[in-house]
Amino acid sequence: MNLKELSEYLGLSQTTVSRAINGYPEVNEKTRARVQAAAREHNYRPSTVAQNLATGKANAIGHILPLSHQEIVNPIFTDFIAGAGEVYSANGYHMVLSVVSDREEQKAYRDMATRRIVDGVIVHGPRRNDPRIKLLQDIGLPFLVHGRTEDDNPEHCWMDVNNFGAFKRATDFLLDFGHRRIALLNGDERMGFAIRRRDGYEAALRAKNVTPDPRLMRSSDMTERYGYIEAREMLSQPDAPTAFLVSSTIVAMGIERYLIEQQLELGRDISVVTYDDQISYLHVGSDVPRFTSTRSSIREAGKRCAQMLIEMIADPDQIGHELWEAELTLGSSTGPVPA
Amino acid sequence: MNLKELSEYLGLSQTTVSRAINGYPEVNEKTRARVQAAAREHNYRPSTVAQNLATGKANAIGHILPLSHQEIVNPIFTDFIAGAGEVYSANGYHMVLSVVSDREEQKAYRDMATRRIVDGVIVHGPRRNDPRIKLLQDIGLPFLVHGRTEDDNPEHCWMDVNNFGAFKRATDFLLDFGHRRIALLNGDERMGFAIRRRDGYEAALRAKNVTPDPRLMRSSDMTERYGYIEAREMLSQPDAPTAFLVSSTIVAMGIERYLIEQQLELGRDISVVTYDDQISYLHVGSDVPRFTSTRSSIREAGKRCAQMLIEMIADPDQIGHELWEAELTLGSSTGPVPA
DNA sequence: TGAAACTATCAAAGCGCTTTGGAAAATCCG
DNA sequence: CGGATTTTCCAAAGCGCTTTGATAGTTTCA
Repeated sequence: MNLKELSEYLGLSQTTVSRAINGYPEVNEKTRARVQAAAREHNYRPSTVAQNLATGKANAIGHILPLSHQEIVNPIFTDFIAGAGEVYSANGYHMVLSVVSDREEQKAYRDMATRRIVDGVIVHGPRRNDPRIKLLQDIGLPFLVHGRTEDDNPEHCWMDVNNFGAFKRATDFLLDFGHRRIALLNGDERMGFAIRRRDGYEAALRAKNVTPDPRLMRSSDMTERYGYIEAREMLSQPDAPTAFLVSSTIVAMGIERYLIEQQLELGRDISVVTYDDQISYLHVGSDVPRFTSTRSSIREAGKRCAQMLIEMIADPDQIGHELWEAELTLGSSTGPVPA
Repeated sequence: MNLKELSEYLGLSQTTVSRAINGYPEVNEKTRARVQAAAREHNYRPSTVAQNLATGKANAIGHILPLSHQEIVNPIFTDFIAGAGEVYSANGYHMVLSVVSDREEQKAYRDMATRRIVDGVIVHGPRRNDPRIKLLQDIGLPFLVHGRTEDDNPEHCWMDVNNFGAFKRATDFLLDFGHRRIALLNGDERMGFAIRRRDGYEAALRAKNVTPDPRLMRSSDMTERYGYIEAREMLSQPDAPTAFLVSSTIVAMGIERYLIEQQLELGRDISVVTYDDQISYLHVGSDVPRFTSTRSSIREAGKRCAQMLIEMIADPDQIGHELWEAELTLGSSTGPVPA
């Protein structure tokens, strides 16, 4: 059943039926009721494709997931998507996801723009000097960046967590406990967020006159194995760290595995503070959190980003910026430096 | 730049330009070359929306992710999506993802169909008596089910892993090592795959005259904590299991954590066989696998499902079925039952 | 050489909506 | 009561493509 058929059935023009359905005022409430009843009865739903063509709006937001052949899919992505997707559904948008090899990423953005299949995109995981931003500005596709590049306060729409502050705070916390040899297992430092985290860590150390030691700093993809291996390596060296500051729960789990194996007690022999994205499937159940962490929900971030982008599309002048603070949550993984 | 402008610029009709671009034979190769050059030069790309309307094809596949408020997002989903997405991109399709609360799931499918925004959908994680299948058949939207319901060989298009066989084989493997008290930490047994896994496990036991013991069988969402807690509980009881058969690597990691904590050695004191979906971010690096497992790549499954559905859309008579065998991979987590 | 068979191109209809610019019909008001 | 408003509805144009049916222009071949 399409508009034409429905309007013929009702003995009305397509105009009136369309307006009745879309809530325009210039239609008699009685007719509107009649139209709506008939629409429901015949299970009529306007073709989005036709609407898109007529209005020039796609009612869709794009996300691009670049992937080199066997690269890992960041689990953060899933939770972010879940949050954003909820908001899209609630606002009549849908999400278009494009998975492309990383060298075709730019092409993917260009495609989304020229083919008009989305009204805007969300840019994930901005890197240093990220070319995507200029590209999107050039082609004039509305976008929101989740995270930031080197620029602390860019012009375009963005939403970020205060990674600098979170890591500074976490480092301070460990310093207050007397720790001086604090290792940093950071994420991939080509990414904006990781750079800021390191800056926060170093700033806290310097403020207490502790010189950052490159031997205690690592940068890598965040996997369980990474945590295990670096813990093993760092802890077998002279002048080993007494605490670890790590970028994700999954890495902290790797450290923990090594500690248990060595019969070292987490929170007494070695302290660990992690950054917790509150990825849903790592946290089911609700006992005392194992790890002390700075945390911020990635799913909530997804929701907020979606909301902001939708608002910006509705009113292009409204380019929002939002910086969220992560909260410090005490777990049992931290304690004073052993005597 | 749109078709009309481009054709005016070239002094050709829209028909000819359209045909030249879409590779129809009834156009002079010389003109075609000229058209293609001009298209490239002006960065012309047909509007998919207009194409969709004209052809009635959406060139998109839908995925629906149902989510109750704080429910976990299955990490498997991410990898599946990544695989499928690759295939879509390669075939000129894009993916439409709809995240909805689980009670709105049916509505979401209906919407996708009536609004014509996708040419087909992939149904994830079918449950016992899953109503989605009938719904999709009724509304006539092409679909492929990843997994199966109770029916072993349904009419519609599906792709599944031989979960029965995989768990039977894994159980046999443990039985051959002399284990008789084998615990099963299964996934949520409302799901088709989990039911089959349990059937495989029980079949293997019965074939060796071992009576399945309900006290050794659990069903739950697959989390690290689940593994840890069940290991702790089962191993502190009299007549404890000597081996665990578990539904996912993340659960096995939980068991391992408990074992290390108790100074029990994995593969000597307690054996563990897991089912490994080869989720990318749990497996970076390439040393000897920690866990003995039956494995099958969820990402490859995503690719294959996408391929099959695309083929079916092109030729609706071709409704494929495919059952993959999981391979048994030896790790260091299994050994003979301790004397 | 002229009819038959291609080739290369085009005009126009159609896909299912929205929206503009009226135009009747109903209502208001001095 | 009659002109000015307001309300309610409609015809038709348009969104940017594809595709059908037709038409010149070229070849082919008996």
